[in-house]
Amino acid sequence: MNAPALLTSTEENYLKAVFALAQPRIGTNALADRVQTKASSATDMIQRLAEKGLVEYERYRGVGLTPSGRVAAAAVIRRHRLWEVFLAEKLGFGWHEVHDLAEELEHVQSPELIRRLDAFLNTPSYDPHGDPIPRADGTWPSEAGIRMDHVAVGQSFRVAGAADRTDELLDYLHRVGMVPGTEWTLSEIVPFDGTRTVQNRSGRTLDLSALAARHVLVQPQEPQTPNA
Amino acid sequence: MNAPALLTSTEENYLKAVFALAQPRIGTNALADRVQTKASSATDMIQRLAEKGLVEYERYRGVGLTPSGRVAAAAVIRRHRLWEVFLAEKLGFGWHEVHDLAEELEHVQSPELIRRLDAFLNTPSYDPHGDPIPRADGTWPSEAGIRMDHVAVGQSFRVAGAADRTDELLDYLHRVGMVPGTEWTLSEIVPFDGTRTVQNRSGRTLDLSALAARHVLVQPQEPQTPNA
DNA sequence: CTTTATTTTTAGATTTGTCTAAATTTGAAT
DNA sequence: ATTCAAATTTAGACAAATCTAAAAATAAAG
Repeated sequence: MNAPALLTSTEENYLKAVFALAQPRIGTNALADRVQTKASSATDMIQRLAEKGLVEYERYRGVGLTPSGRVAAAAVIRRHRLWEVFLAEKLGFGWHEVHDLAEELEHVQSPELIRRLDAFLNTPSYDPHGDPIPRADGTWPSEAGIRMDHVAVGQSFRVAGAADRTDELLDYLHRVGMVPGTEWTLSEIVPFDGTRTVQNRSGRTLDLSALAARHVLVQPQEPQTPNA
Repeated sequence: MNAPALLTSTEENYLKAVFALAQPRIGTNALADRVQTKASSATDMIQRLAEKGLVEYERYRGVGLTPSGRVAAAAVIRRHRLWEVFLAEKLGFGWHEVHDLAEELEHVQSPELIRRLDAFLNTPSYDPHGDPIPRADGTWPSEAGIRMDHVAVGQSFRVAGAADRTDELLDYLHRVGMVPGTEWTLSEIVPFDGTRTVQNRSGRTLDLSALAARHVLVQPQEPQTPNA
């Protein structure tokens, strides 16, 4: 559990890029593209990160993350996505505007800041784009659920959970009966405001605002009878 | 109105230091001390800033801000102090913990971010330390008022204003009659929770929480009869 | 008005991260 | 197997910000 030496912003950006692209390895050119630099610069940085034990690297063969590199990348992504939630939910930025700002804020180094920001935001599991936010211990929320506002009309789904644990949201979902395990079919998306109309098997109909739909995580079901 | 070229974090830190220490000029050693570096480094930086027209500099004679340097410094200080308010009021950091974090956050470059942060915080005029926050146009709130929680027992004062414009605060102050222009004498500070007991000339007594006292700006009056 | 001490500046080197241009390795095609 | 193109790495240089050590200017003391 040796505290990982502090990384520079640039090192963190390269780590994020390797994390995003390596399956399980990524070439120097593709990496350089991602971080907006030249292949020669990427080579230099890869070698630095390899010396620190964060990536495994074989000359001319590409680069991938080591276990400790994966932990470090998750920490950066956690910071990035928590700031995105803050920018969108508290400051009212649109979901398309938050990425670049979070890119800068994510490099502020303070575990306590992130701990408190997380609590202030009610420990969200997903960012405004619906991407999962790594937990403080480095584990990831299951990606099994997709946001309900990504479900297409006609599609059936089972409720998997909520994207955060605001009391207001959980109370509301409980009151209308949209709780984990229940199954629904999306019958309409109101064009004007994105309101979702859903029905359960016994015919009960329910309207859910676009805002609420964004915070409900669901698992899509087979369109027709699964086993017939 | 040429948009001032973007400054590096380091340049901004030097500017802040010159602003804080120059009256009207500051020596190289003192400046180097303030930004935790050596005199030779400070000399280099001073020359860069002089070329950009932000400081006026004469070799061996010290350095001071130009008008445009003062504007740039105010912008940095504005960002710094707004983040301090955020950290203290929204994330619950103690007033002594916020400075170092704000030191990092202040360098995130985005006028829109600061605009929205300012609105989110209800356009505060003073930071958690009671220092004035420069306005978006670069002007400064009057420093005439001090925070009421800095007034000593027995001292009389006239209410000058509120440190921010939250509706809740203004409503409350209006309801209890603690409005700008009224005069009071502080008769007690409850040791347990810092509650202030104040009285006006007609003998009316009022208790004000430490939190509220921190948001009221006052001008101390002469202890006894001003002209007798 | 010298001498000395302090302050400030210059000179040259270092680190991080970048670049261009040249050299090397890989792998694909004939 | 050889050739050729693409990908990758090295070599050398540069800008920002810093340092140490040496030189220069100022200020203070006798």
